[in-house]
Amino acid sequence: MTNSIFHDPKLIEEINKNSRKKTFLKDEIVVSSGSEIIFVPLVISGSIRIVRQDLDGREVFLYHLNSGQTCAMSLNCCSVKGNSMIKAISETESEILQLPANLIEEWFKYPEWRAFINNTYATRFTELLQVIDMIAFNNMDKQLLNYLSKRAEALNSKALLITHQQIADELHTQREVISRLLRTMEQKELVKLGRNIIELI
Amino acid sequence: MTNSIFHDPKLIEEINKNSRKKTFLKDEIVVSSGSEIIFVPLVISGSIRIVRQDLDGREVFLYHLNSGQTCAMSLNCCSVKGNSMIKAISETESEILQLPANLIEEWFKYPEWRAFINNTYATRFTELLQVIDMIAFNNMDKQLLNYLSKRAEALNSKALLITHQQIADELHTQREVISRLLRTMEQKELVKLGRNIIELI
DNA sequence: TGGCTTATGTGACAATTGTTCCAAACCAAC
DNA sequence: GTTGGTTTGGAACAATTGTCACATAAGCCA
Repeated sequence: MTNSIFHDPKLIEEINKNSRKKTFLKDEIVVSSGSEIIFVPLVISGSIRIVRQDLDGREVFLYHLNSGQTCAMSLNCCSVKGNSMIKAISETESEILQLPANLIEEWFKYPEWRAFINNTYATRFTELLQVIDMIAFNNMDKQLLNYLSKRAEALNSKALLITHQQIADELHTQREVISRLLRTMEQKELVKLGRNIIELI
Repeated sequence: MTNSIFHDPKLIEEINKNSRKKTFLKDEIVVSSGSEIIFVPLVISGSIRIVRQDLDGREVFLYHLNSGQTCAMSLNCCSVKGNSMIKAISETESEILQLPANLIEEWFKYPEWRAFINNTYATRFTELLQVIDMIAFNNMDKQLLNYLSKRAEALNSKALLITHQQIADELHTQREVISRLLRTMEQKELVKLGRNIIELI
């Protein structure tokens, strides 16, 4: 499994020896905001949704972590010895390799690991900038469409089982606003609505 | 100069040998958005303002780079071999060490350099999250106050020589909005206004 | 001084989003 | 079927921000 991500046999052995695999169900919380980081999650299969959550519980959707990717926030927390600044939810049933936080730095002796971490930071940095673009430059309708598309992509399905309230929470707005916009989108035939379901067209 | 940031004599020597120091005047552009990254800036003295700028020229203020710090975006661009996604402006007169982009990876053999880069990513990641919090959770009045405070801090002066239009650009809003909010802030005795000047109280 | 440019003030109105409240529809358990 | 909880629809209004048009003021320079 890890040998599809890494190739150095020593690194692979170290990872396999020191980490354990865990399966998360759909919608299960992988990391909750504010919790202490004791492991860094490496996604083997499935998809993890990453959401910023502040101390008051206000949320903003950030991005998804897919197979072969790891969480830059967790790495971040490891070096600052801090707590998680984000919430991670299993979007689909997912297999995750839990890497012990204290070994992350040690493994820097492997060039492949360094490159991987570096690449993780670079990718997520770009994603965060795109989030900033999205919320700074676009109205809620575009943000909503982006959110639905990203989640549909992660699920690999155009049908989202979700309530308007859940969307409103993760986009940090009101349920009525989401309902209004979805109605308009339905009139434009961008989506088909049902109770607990939104189908992208 | 670099030996206040780094301690490994070999690393210091390599940096000094391969980089060159350049002085930027106040308000001079250090890196313009979209330009090819050929060096990574390391701030020796002064302060650099980092602003996101998209293809349409729309801007969002991100944060400042102070003495001893480097630009995570540039590092990012080096590994992705891409162009700059941000604009960097000298907030005060600043001395900058220009590190050749191609050596960044090579220097990873020095643990101190790895730690520095890692720490850079961690710090900027946190800053970007704070930017997201700021624009997602706060109205323009709080954003404006935050912007003025940050710039005053970087300048080490409570008097900002700046027009309403410039603020509006970097906060991605309209001049009239900034004028309105500043007037209200003046009534609340948070600022004192003049032509081309805003004094924080 | 007078004329020009730039910066700011002001009002009116539109668009978007936030907020409140209640009705209607749907679903599940009894 | 009835009851009760959850989800969604819809109206009305407030608050914030966007947009336009134009007035006023301040500084620069011939």
